This record gives sequence, C-alpha cells and structure tokens, in this order.
Amino acid sequence: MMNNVGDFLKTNGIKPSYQRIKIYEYLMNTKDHPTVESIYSALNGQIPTLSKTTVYNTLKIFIDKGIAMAITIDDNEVRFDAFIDTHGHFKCQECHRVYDFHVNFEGAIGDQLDDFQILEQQMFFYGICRSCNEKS
Amino acid sequence: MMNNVGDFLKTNGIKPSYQRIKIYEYLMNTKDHPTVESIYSALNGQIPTLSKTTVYNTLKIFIDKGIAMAITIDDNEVRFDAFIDTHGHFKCQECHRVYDFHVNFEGAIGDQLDDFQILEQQMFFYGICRSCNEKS
DNA sequence: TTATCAGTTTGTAATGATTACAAACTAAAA
DNA sequence: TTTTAGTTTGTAATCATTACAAACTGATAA
Repeated sequence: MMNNVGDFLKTNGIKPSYQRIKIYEYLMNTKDHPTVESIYSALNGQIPTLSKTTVYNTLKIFIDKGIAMAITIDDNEVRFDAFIDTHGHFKCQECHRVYDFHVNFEGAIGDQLDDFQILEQQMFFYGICRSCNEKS
Repeated sequence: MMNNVGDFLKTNGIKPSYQRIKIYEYLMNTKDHPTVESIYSALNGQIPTLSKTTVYNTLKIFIDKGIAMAITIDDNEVRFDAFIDTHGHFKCQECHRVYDFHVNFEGAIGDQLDDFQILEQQMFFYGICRSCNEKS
C-alpha cells in the first residue's frame, strides 16, 4: 500500500521525510488551527527527537510550496491551516477557538483593487462565539 | 484657542497628557499605518525623553477606549490606525506599503455567523500594488 | 505655600516566539 | 565504500513586547 501523504508532498516538490509526513498529517487531521507549540507537543510523543526548529522549517516549506497557510489572527501566536482555499476565520475572545467560515471576497470589495495583483486574502473576525453566548 | 485633540481624548475618558496628544496627532496625520518603532522615531525629536514603553502603553489605552486599532497584517510588526471605521488593508509585498480599501462585510459572509457576536472585523489582502505592477 | 495622592512616564530587566547557524545525521547516487 | 546533497537537531542570538519599580507630574486639600 502506498503512502498518500508522501506522494502528495512529492507532487508538490517536497521530499517526504518522516517528520514532514507526520507534520502534514497532523495539520490535515487537526481542525483547530494549531500553533507551532501545539504541533510540536502533539508529535513529540511519536517522534521523541523532534526539534521545534524542524517544525518551523517544515511549516515554512509547506507555505512556500502552497500546501499550507499561516493565520496571524492573533499577534502573539501564528496558527497554521492545511485547508488553503480562501476562507475566513472567527476567533472567540472567550474560549479562544478559531472557527472557519466561507467568504465571498469579490462581492466584498467590488473593483477597488482592479489594478492590484492579489495573491492572498485573509478575513478575521473577533467576538463571542455561539457556544459562549449561550452560556451567559 | 482650545486644543481639539486634548478635548477629544478627554471625551473618550483619556487624560490628555503631552505625550498622548502628540502620539494621537501623529496617528491621525500619518496615513501609512505606522509601527511602534516608527511612531517612537518620529516623535523622539520633539520629545527627547520619550520612552518606547510610553508608546506601547498609550496605544494600548487608545485601543481599549476604541479610538485606534491594531493591524496585524504582518506577523513581525504590529501597525496602528486612528481610522476605526471598519475597512480593509492591502499590503504590497514589493514596496511594503499598506493601502486602505472599503469593505462590505455583510455581503461577504451572509448569515453564517448569525449566532456569533462580532466585535471586530479585519480583511487583509497581500500582493503587488498598482504602482509596483507598472514598474515591472 | 506645602503636603499628599493618584496617575503618568521612564528605563531596565525579563519574557518568549522566531531565526541563525553549525554539527550530526540520512539516504541515495557514484 | 565514498561522496554528496539535503534534512534534522540543539544551542545561541535576535527582537518585539511586557513587567516592574522608581521618578515625575499636576491637581487637590490642608
């Protein structure tokens, strides 16, 4: 049986080392937009020699190759996401969870930036999520 | 003649010290979304004793009181803006300038977050601006 | 005027995420 | 087996931000 994630990395010009496969798998399977810290902690059990520098390097490669994106929704923690189709993020200021939502970027800005070459789009909302609203 | 900025700060519950007035004036008159570093450098001539800590403290107060906003369009530099009506920002990856544009947030997301309490909205675009496009 | 007091400013030290760098390691090719 | 390019690792350096305590300011009360 062949390794799907390994092939996927190869297709995107990334040599599929054990660490890179594990990090990408974690990113794919974890929907809560993990930070470098949480990726490192989660994988340190399986890969005891893992270095935090490797996590930084690997995520940088993923972003350069376009298979992951950085989400700087908070200035003191960069989060990462393997879902790269443009979508928005809502951060709850109570429980700190980050929710995804769909965005129609074209309708939001019209033709204001027609002469600009847009390479990346981010939309961040902040507030109180439904679940926290119901509690209070 | 009375000091408009001082009165404005007072109206918003901020004691109008010399430093606070100067920092707010600079923020108002500077349209390029300055960083703490650039605010500090710009004012250090007029206020030789100015401390960078004061700039940090003052901006935090402005944000808490709702008369300025932080723009984390880049993870290694927080920028500040005295125009607090919600609008989007485009960052040119060539010249690093940050442009403002108007955003229709409602149209962009529909009713997906109807049970969420939205307190702040940010839209960040990244790419090459018109002026840099024309050069190449 | 002087004393008091709360709030503001300042400089230094601490924090903590990220980056730089060089050595150790790996795996494939020669 | 040797070589080589690329990868991983750990430590040290960097740099923005925060913590903290001392010095300062300006208003109020005695």
